[in-house]
Amino acid sequence: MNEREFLENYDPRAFEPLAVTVDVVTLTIREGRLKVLLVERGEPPFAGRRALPGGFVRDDDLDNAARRELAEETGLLPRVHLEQLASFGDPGRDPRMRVVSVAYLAFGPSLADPVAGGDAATALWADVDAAGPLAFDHDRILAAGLERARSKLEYTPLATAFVGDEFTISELRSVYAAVWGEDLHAGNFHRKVLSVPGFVESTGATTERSSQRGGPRARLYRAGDARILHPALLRPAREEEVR
Amino acid sequence: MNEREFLENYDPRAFEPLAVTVDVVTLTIREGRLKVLLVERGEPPFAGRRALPGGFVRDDDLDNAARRELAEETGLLPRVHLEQLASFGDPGRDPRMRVVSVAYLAFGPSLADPVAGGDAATALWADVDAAGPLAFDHDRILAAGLERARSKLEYTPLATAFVGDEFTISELRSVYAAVWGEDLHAGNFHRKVLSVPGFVESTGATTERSSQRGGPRARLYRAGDARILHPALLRPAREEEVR
DNA sequence: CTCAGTTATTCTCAATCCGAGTTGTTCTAC
DNA sequence: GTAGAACAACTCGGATTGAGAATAACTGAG
Repeated sequence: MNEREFLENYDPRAFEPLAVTVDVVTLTIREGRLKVLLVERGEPPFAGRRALPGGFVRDDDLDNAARRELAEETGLLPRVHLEQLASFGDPGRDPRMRVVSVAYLAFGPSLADPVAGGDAATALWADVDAAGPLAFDHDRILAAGLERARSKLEYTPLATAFVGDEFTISELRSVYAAVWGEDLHAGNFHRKVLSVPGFVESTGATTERSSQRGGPRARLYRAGDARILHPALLRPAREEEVR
Repeated sequence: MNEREFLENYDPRAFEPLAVTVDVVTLTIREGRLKVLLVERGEPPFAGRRALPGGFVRDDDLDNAARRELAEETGLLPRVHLEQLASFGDPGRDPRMRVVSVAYLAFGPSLADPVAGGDAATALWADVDAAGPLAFDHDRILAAGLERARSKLEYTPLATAFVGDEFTISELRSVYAAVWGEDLHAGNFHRKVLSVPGFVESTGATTERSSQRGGPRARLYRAGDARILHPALLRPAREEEVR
């Protein structure tokens, strides 16, 4: 049997049916806190429960499926950075059938309120600390997304995806503070950001008004062309995470 | 319709058939060079072509499916470190049907020659530089696996998965040299490995005979309890990789 | 207007880390 | 024995880092 004959005789329905979904962990910063985009499911299974936006993969590739779900269920899309996170396929994670979910991670600057659509009854930004318990195994997926985001802040310019086109060093620092959950030394952060090649570049301009409670006008920067930060901006290692 | 009624009426065959496979990038070091485990496919599609070992996911979870494929097609298993790499699901990546592949990454110390089985006509260790062109989109998966491995050497004790239970600092250094493709300064590497908490711990013993061409007996170490290396063991940044 | 409070930015200083090279020692091959 | 090789330890100068402080620009209250 040659390749052509093999393909003509191949029966794609020979195996147990199995579905593939994409689920998206979308992170942004609002009110100085890290938020995740959730939907409240309108239909079974887990009707009424919060969940990550997601849905079944149809004809397009995985990246596009993730993009489509984000748009359909929440009305968001512009200027989000999207990357694959991991896949989850334990039998029994979906009561309907065997479902393998390819999770995606998305980041965006503070955006408009999401608009529900598709399967979602409502869509909302939830504090990452108070998100769960979520439907399916989405708590686990969210945890993986958070860890990935925290880690990628260290060695990539990902933080610039959380702010607008032009931003101050302080805004950038508040991204790190929100995602890592700890304050950073303002002076050292400033020195470090400017010393890493390609992280940010100056626009020459400054903010119009200074921030809420006084202080000089801050200089504005935009994202540079670096894809990785070298040397990295390491978060202080917590002893308990090392072992 | 409540949850129970919904599930009773749910038709798992309503969607286009779609398969999930696992493919495994297995890396080891032989003859001082980084090798990847490949099979020569015995059946269409891509009969006769080299490919990553893999196969369809059946009842078990993804991790176990990867473990099973590695065992079935190559006879390998003991003491391999296994972790999920990424998923690949472009339409058309498999001529038979829509297939989403969950790729895994495995590391092991230099092992016996693999034994073919299952779909594989033969199994072999190939130099990572001379592996392709592979079947399906496996070149791309292999590239992703290599980049992940190179990166994880920096901030995890992954290198210890490539050597035996007891090893010398030199053996560990040759792992880094093989995976990164560049030699490291022996003295600095030695200092660094011993200074990172939890990377290695001394056994007190030394090698019986010294290495091939002379030199004193080297002290033996085993893997420590650290899960991440802090400070990390950074490879020298190449300018072209930064932008 | 003045002052206290806040913020952006720069500077200082000591501790640490890192790359590169050197030294002393132990072993094998010849 | 001697040369060559490899392990282990040390040195030294430069770069990076954490912590704190100094300087300057701005806001809002009185």
